[in-house]
Amino acid sequence: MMRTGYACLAVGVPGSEMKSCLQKNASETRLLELIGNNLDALEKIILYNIHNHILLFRISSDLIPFGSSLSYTLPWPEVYMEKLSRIGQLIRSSGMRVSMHPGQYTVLNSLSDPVVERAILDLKYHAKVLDSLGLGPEHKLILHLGGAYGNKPAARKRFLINYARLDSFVQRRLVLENDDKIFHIRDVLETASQASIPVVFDNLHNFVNPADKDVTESEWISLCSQTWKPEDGPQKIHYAQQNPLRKSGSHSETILIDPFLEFCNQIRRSDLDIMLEVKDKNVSAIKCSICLSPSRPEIHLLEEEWARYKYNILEHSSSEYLSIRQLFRNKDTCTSLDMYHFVEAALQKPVSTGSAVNAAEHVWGYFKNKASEAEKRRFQKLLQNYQLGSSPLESVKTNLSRLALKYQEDYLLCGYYFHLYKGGIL
DNA sequence: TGACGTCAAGATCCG
DNA sequence: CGGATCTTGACGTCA
Repeated sequence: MMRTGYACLAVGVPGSEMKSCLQKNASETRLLELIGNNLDALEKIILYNIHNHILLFRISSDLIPFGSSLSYTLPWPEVYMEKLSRIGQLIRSSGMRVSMHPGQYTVLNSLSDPVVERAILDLKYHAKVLDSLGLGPEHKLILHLGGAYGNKPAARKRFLINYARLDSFVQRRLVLENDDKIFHIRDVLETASQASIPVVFDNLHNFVNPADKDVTESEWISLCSQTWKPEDGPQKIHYAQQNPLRKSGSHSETILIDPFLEFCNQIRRSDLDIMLEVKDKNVSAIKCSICLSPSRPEIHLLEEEWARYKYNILEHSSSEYLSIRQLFRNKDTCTSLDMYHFVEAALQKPVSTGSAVNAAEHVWGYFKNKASEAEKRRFQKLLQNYQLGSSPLESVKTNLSRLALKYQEDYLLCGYYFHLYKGGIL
C-alpha cells in the first residue's frame, strides 16, 4: 500500500489552525490554553485525514508553542492526557503514520555547545510528542545533518558524536534527510550507515544538490531502502516539484499530477510512503492519493473534491467547469485523472475579470437572502470597484470569506475558493 | 549585517 | 469600532 501525505497544516479545514504567542506573553496559563487549542486543532486534522483516506501526515512543531524551551517542563502530557490518548487512538486505529520535522534551526552538529544543547532538547521535545500519543518507532522524526563549517568530514563526525549522546527514545525515531545546500544524498547515506539511521530521500533537494547526476532517483531510493529496518516501518521519501516562478529548490504551489504519476511509475514501488512538500498541502495530497489508489476511488470522494474546487474552476474558466460537470453525468466512466486534468488545465489559465465576477456572484448567492443591507451594499461596491480596476479581486474574496465565517457556510469554508493560488499555480 | 523560510501574532493605519 | 495591511518574532548558518 502506497501512502501519500502532507505537512503540518490543512487548507479548508475550519478550526485546524495552530495558535502561538510571542515569547514575552508566554505565561504558563497562556501556554496551556494554546496547547489545548492546538490539540483540538490536531484532532480535527486527523479526522479530516481519515475521512479523505490520507494516511500519512507530518505534525507541526508548533503543536506545543516553545515546546523545546519554555514549555519543556510544563506538565502538558499529564494535563492533556485524555486529548492525547484520543488522538493517538485515532492515528493507530486508522493505520495512519505521522512524523515530525524539526526545522532548519535545529542543528545537532553545531560548533557551538549551547546550540547543540538546544538541538538535543528540541529533539527530546519532538520525541515526547510522539511518545505522548502512544505511537511506535515507525512514527519518525526527520532531521538534516546540519552545517558544514568549512569541513564536511569533521561536521559529519560531529553529528555522529552528538547522535550518540541522544536518549534511545529519540534515537529510535530519528531519520536523516539530504538537504538542498550542503549534505547530498551520498553524504547522508554514508553518515547514516555508520549509526544505522534510516535515510529519507528528497527528490528536489537531490536535484538542486546532487551527489551524482548519473545515479537515477530510482537508484537512490533503492539504496535508501536498505537503511530501513523492520521496526522503522515502510521506507519514506519526500517528493516536491520546483516552483517555476521562484528560485531553485522552492516548492511548487501544487503537485502536477502527470509528472507525479510518471515519478511513481519510474520508481516501480508499491510499498513506499511519499510525503509531499508543497504549498497547497492537503489539496495535493488528496489529488495524488486518489489518483494512486489501485482500485477505483469511491465516487463520493471525487464528488467532494469537485465540490471544493468548483468556484476556483469557475473563476478561471467556464469551459473546464462545464467539462467536469459533463464528466460527472456518467459516473461509471468518470475517472479521477480526467477530472484532475481539467482542474489543472483550468487553474493554469489566467483569471479574467468576467469569470472572476461570475464566480464571486455564485458565491454571493449563499448570502444574498440573509445579508444585511450594509453587507449587500459593501459587496456590490467591492465588486464594482474590482470591475472598474480600482481595487483587487482579493478584497472581494476576503469580504466573501468573512461572510462565510459569519454565516457559517461550511460548504464554502471547506472549499478551496478562499484559500488557494493567490499567485496562480504556475 | 542581512538573507534565508515560515507562519501567525502584534502593531498600525484607515474609514 | 472593525477590518485591512504591514511588521515582527523565533530559530542558526553563511555570504
